[in-house]
Amino acid sequence: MDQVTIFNDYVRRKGLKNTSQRLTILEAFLGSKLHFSTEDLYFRLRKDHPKIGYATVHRTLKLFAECGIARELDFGDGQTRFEPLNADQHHDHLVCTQCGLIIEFIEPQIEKLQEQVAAQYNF
Amino acid sequence: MDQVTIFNDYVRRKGLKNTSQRLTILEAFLGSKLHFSTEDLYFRLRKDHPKIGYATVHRTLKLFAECGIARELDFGDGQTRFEPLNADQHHDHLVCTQCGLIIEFIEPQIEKLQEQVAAQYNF
DNA sequence: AGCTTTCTGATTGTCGTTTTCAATTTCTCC
DNA sequence: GGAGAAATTGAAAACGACAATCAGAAAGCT
Repeated sequence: MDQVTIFNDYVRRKGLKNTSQRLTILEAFLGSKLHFSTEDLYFRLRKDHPKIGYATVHRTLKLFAECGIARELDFGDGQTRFEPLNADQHHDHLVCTQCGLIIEFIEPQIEKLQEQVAAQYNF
Repeated sequence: MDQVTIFNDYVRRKGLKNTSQRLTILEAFLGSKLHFSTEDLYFRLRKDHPKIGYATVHRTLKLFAECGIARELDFGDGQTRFEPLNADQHHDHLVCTQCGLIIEFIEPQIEKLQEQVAAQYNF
């Protein structure tokens, strides 16, 4: 099931409405590089869709996170970032505290250890 | 070398000044439980030292982090927390996303893996 | 189409953090 | 012991990201 379908289902199930803005934002979102902030996406959208407001972008990204097609990321730089969430593998992030560079990596062992520790404390 | 000495050395080296407020805050800081916010410490100090301002507590905690006797923690709840940093073992945190409960744990394997991955990317 | 509900976008509010600035304190050097 | 330069303080204001508000617009059911 692709992300558009997931979103549409969610919208229907919750009694929300399908607006052109949401569609526009969804498209831009799916075509995004990873780790963008609300502001990033807002400014990118402004080029072709100058009428879409910041608040709408913000609310829509929250909506994406709610329905499971986006993940909210907090790298501690005071900005919440988002990334499209595919059903495929989970990955972690490595954030350079000097320059802010962000690297993705996949480390199943860390995954496993996290789960072990969590289980140990009944999380 | 204890934390007081580290702090004094840092102050001297940077040409900063030793004020009574900083000493007071340092004492309260060292006697602290883990994971407190600026606000927490500020209100605790207010009982015995009502003259010390929030800004001073904030600046002093930043100073502690700078000189290495404190660590800044970001659990993603919109508040920066601090903890005294001993020279002893490193530990990680497990934050319950439901209730906010924070658990500390030590997991040398995660440590090791983090370092491996970091090395791989020249961090 | 009509009507109810949700959505939009500009603006305002909120909250933790950071900066400002005049007054005060510290520290060095006579 | 001061005098003077430099750092510090504390109250208040500024800041920035996020969230809420609200009147007008749009969506979608019947």
